[in-house]
Amino acid sequence: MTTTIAGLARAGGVGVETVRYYQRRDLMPKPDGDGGVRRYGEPEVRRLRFIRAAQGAGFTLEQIGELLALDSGHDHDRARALAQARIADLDVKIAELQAARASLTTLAERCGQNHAGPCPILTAFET
Amino acid sequence: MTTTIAGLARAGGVGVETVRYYQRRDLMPKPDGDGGVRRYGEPEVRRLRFIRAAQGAGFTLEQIGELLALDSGHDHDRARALAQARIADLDVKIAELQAARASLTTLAERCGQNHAGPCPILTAFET
DNA sequence: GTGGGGTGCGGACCATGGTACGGAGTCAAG
DNA sequence: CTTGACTCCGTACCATGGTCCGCACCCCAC
Repeated sequence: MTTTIAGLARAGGVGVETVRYYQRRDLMPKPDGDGGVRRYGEPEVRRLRFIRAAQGAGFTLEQIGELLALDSGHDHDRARALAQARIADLDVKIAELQAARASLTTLAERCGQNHAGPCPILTAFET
Repeated sequence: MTTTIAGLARAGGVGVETVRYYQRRDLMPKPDGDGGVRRYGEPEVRRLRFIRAAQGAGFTLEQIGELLALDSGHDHDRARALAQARIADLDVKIAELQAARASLTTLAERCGQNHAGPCPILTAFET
């Protein structure tokens, strides 16, 4: 089953304009420029979904471009290095978010009790 | 101990231009406009640190502005609602990042074994 | 009292990741 | 074989969170 850019976009959960943006960024295959309307199939849908998933993993579009270029390539070392660098970043980010969550919980609790007086928002994040 | 904007910026771990940007956004107090050089003290340092911490918690500058407006105010309900909405967002985000981390771990492992052949990067994020 | 570095201020510019728009071409249904 | 929806393409614009620039002014040390 093939489809036009609108169906591809729908399958990937993005807008047509977003697909076209990825094409400009060379993340998705472009129309052939022969004056026709390009049709897309499963490989393109998987590619688009990969882009979204990788974005969710915190890769920038530029890094995703590198990953895609590596795909089907044999540079395992490079691919593993990219993945592990990203994992390290993610561990830092996850720890940050968990610390932030703890601060916010404190804030919410302080606001819950102490129902008179001001909410000490400014101090809620203090170490 | 008071300081000028440069010392304040240093204390907050940001650039002078960033402080000035926050002033424009009404997140930090502005110079009085009387043609003098403003001095800043502990309260401003705490405020600046709060902004950075709240940003780390994923608040936008606009939301932070609302939090700051709430500070010393008595609208506990609003403050708690903001905090809890953010906590819910954080839980989603943390779960996403952990899923992404798992995908990347899979990717790194697949690249580790299977030392011949291509790295199945495109499929690493498949559910 | 005069440098020269820091400050105040407005405005321009940047990167990222889109989103919108206008015009020409395509294509399928009626 | 026309109509109308969709595609292609370039370009412009948007929001966010800064960053840089230039000019005028201030103010502290010499």
